Amino acid sequence: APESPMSSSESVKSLTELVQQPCPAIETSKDGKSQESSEAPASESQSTTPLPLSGHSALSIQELVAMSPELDTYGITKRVKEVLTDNNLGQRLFGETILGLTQGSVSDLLARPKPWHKLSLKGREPFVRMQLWLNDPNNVEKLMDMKRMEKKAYMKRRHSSVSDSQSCESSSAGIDYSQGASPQPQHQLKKPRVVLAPEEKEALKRAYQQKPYPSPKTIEELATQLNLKTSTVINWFHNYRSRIRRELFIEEIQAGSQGQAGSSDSPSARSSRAAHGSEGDSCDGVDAEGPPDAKAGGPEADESGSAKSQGGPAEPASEAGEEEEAPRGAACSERAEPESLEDTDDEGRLRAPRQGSPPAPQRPGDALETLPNSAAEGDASTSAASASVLTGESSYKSKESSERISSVPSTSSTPAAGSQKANSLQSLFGFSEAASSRNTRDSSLRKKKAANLNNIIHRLEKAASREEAVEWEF
DNA sequence: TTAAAGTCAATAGA
DNA sequence: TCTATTGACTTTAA
Repeated sequence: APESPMSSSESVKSLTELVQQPCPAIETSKDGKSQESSEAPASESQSTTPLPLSGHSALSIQELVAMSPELDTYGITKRVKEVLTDNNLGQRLFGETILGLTQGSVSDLLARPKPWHKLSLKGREPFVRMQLWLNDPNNVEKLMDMKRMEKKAYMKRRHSSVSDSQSCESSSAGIDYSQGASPQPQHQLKKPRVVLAPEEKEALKRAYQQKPYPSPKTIEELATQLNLKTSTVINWFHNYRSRIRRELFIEEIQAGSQGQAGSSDSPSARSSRAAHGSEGDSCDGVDAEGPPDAKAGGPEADESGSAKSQGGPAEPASEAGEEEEAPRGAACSERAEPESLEDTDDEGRLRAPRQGSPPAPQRPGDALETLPNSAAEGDASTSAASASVLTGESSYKSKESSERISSVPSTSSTPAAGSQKANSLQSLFGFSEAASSRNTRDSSLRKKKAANLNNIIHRLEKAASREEAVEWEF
């Protein structure tokens, strides 16, 4: 551990200690999301004190993050999962006390960690916290203590019914969970969560395969046909894109590690695989670098030709009209039902929005877009464009995400720039770099892709390096 | 403005 | 009760 003298190491040291404390506060945030926002902007200077810890000099976690050397996110999450599992510690507890995140976020993070170089400063924070936590020899004990305290508090509360909660909270942990009984003004303020029916998801996925970045018009049509709010469709695309992207990261990692040593392990492996079942192919549609016309070499299957655009309707040049592909000669226009759809959907639904379908909870805003259109005009433009979108089965499989490419470099290459600091920090983070060496191997996989996407690779690499530079500039 | 990144929080499942 | 999933929202970046 002792290697780089440097003054920085000292400050770092103190920081480590800080982190080792069960940092109380993180949790209190529940009511004041402000907390986060306050730290975020901080950017550089020592400004904020993210963690209310005991008033200290110390650097903020952001600073630590900024100085942190490249971390093996996959390895870190793997270890964290092991520790938590082995000690029977839950994600909620861990997330709230150590990371300052909710259970769902922790679950997601642990299951699908993104490679370090793809993370923003903010996104790296949890990993730095995890690493620091892993380095803390008493980490488990501390969490256990928290757990005990929580339990105690809970019991107490239960017995004392109305007791003034605050007293307990303030004590150490600051975690308030259990206050479920809180009075919350809740009335009807909350809008019910939208739950998309399986058929709706299928339709959206198909649409995604046709066009990962649908035009507003297409979105509008989809929304109309599925009887969803436009915003829901938009959100769905945003979420789906980013989630697909993450799946790819995982695959990439897995592929790499596997090829390399057969260290199958990976718990997440199954998960990603599983996910694939349904959307596997859909992934192809991703393309990192998105917005920019994703011209990626050939993927996209050219939207030029084919376009059996139905005769009609318009569909300005924009895009809606041309997607589909081609395979089957059948004019897929609706019904055709390419293979995949077989049972899943009933096209009928599309045309006639499921009104009373069970699953969907009443969405408040329905009123607005439900155009009665379906028939006449609906048919014309709408169905034309979206019909194909909804029914079609895309086929461009070659599409590759460039992400993987960029993810590869993860290995070494620590920017020369902050290297000094980085060095001194290595001890702090206890580097687990061994792991990082793996990835380089997905060669075969990469090769194929590289062949098709050379240009993209270049662009991405460039971008990647640029990114790092910026970060380290700090 | 748009897309991406990061999260929250509801809820489905085990 | 715990974890996984996912629609929505917020922040950040281009």
